[in-house]
Amino acid sequence: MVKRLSLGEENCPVARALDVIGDWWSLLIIRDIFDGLHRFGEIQENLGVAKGVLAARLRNLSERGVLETAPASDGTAYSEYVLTKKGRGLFLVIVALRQWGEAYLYERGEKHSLLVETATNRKVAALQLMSSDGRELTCDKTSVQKLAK
Amino acid sequence: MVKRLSLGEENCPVARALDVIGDWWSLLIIRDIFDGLHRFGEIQENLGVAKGVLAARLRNLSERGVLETAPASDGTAYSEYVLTKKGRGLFLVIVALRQWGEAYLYERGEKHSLLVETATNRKVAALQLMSSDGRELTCDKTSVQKLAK
DNA sequence: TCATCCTAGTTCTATAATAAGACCAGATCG
DNA sequence: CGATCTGGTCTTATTATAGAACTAGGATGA
Repeated sequence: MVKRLSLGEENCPVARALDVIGDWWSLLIIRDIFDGLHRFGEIQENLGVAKGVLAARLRNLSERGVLETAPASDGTAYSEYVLTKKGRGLFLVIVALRQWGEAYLYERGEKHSLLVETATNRKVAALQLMSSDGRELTCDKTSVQKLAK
Repeated sequence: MVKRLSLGEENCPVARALDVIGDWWSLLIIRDIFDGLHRFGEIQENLGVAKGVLAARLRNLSERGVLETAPASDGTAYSEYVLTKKGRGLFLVIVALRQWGEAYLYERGEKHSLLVETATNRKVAALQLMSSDGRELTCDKTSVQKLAK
């Protein structure tokens, strides 16, 4: 590939975000950690990803501060991967992807997993974009202003 | 790579979504179209992506119903790329990525573009996850239920 | 304690994807 | 009608990935 282009210097936050987690596996790894998988082997088995690729991804995500290693919670000498605050900030990205997938990528009647509020076991609401004063916005009511702040 | 693994059959909506738009360029292309770039040349120049890669991505996104070609709005015989309803559904994914990028990937004082409500020119509000009855939820109050409905 | 299994990787090789640029046909412009 | 623009395709060098084999150190159990 002659070295994949880097987007880390862009002044578009979307490009920078994708520079960190926009590759083929990172968001799935992060989803798995949100879902309670913390050990290398658990994630590797769940995703079916090559171990070398998983090791490289985990290393990259650690270096970039999305996740970190911690001593295993089961008392053994192994370590496990947990999300940092920055990593937990990706929750809404994953929720948005999930809701888009649910809406457009399943046939009627086809089963899929569901994100629920743990306490009530009820499905969460659809994400909505709001204006600064609380009105609902659609994509055609917004625009991107270059180089602000 | 011995053929990249496909995630299209997964029953996790996040995985299916990433199967469609989880590669290195698709979301940036879609962002560009949201930002008003509709012609091949505009997108190619803005992203700096190889033309062959862009052509392949546009073809793939068309086949999957995320975007489609339409006659050029400037009257010439060329065509342009526009988002379908399914494609416009990705707006919140891009907003979520943008807000994460803004929050975690810029130094204090570093400039970046801004998403505003066009009519008022005011910054949009941060996305929030809500329960079915309108309470704010954080990631630790939710869980994924396998194989529902 | 020692043999064995498990865990979390690293290393290796083939094949696929990408970047970069040359090339090209048809549309457009002057 | 000649020059240039548009929207690609094709080619090549290089990188990334999948898949499998290998390994070192920890855990397990007899």
